[in-house]
Amino acid sequence: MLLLKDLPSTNSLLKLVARYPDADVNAIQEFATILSVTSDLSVALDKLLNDHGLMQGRWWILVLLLREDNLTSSPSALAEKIGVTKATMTGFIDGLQREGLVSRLTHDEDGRKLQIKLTSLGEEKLDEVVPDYYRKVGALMSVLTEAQRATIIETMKILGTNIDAMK
Amino acid sequence: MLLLKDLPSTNSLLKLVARYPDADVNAIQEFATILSVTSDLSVALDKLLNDHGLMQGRWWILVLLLREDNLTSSPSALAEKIGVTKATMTGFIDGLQREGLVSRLTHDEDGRKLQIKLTSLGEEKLDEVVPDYYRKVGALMSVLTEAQRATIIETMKILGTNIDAMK
DNA sequence: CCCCTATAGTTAGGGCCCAAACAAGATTAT
DNA sequence: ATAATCTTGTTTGGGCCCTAACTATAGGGG
Repeated sequence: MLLLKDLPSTNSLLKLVARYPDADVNAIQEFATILSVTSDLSVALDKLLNDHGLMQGRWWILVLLLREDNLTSSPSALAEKIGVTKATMTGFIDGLQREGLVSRLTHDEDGRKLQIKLTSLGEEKLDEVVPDYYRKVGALMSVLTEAQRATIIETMKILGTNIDAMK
Repeated sequence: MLLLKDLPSTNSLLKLVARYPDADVNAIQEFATILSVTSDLSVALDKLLNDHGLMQGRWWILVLLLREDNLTSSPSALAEKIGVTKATMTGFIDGLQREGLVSRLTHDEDGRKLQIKLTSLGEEKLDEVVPDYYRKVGALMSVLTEAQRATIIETMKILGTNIDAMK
């Protein structure tokens, strides 16, 4: 996603307001703060996964496959759930297959479809990474009180349902 | 950043807990929600910028340059502030220069350094995009009350200062 | 049966982003 | 003054992610 380590100071924002008078300085600063913090969260997650030789795209595929009854799903379904295009999913599966974490199986009834199956090596990888992931996410969130956690989720969901306001 | 349109249902999380008993299900679900919503925010910002032929990396460079007194900064300083590597910055500047929005000037005293300067075309581009950006970010944030805005920022900052908990 | 359309997956080409290796100029130590 | 070191910026090669165009299979209507 993005970045911006150096959040705009109020002073430099005032300069921008002088140039663009209609700006809601607080809103901009708040928006930038949210993006900046979550960018850092995403980077921290990347590091965690990287320690296990994974990256976010590949990670979510493994987790989704583990949820399936027979550890199997289709590229299209995975792409839909993760929110990437089918083309991107092809690349992810290429990488996972290269490392032996998933396998491509043909579909018996529909010649167009593939079945992506978590291999036993993939299961082992999850058994290695998931506890670490759970422990660290738990540690992160534990710095917030129950009330703070409930409130931030509620507020984020409100923001999420109003993203159309940016269109 | 990442994705995950299809947030883990509590049911499928229970299956994970059966496999990994120590997991804090709430923490995981909350973490995923935060990442998911901000991913959507980032996508919305991408769209906004894309309407003006920009992308996030290039956008922040222009904004940072506008803040400078003489509309000038160095690649290293820009990379530092935005939070990308110098190599990435080289690519960004290549693109912006190709489009005539910034120019590379040599540094008088230090032969290693460059001065990246916002061109008049770059200023015109900002005058076109910034008001739109401000208006839409303002519209997004306006769906929250003052109290909600204050609280989410405070909570985000707490999370941000405790990212080391994930290490 | 054949054509038309829809769906599943891949390929090609581009921008984003990084780490590692590099070139050139500046600084410091001896 | 010269060698070692640091800093600045670029290049190279890789994974991520998209859109557009493509291939192959499936399904429906004539």
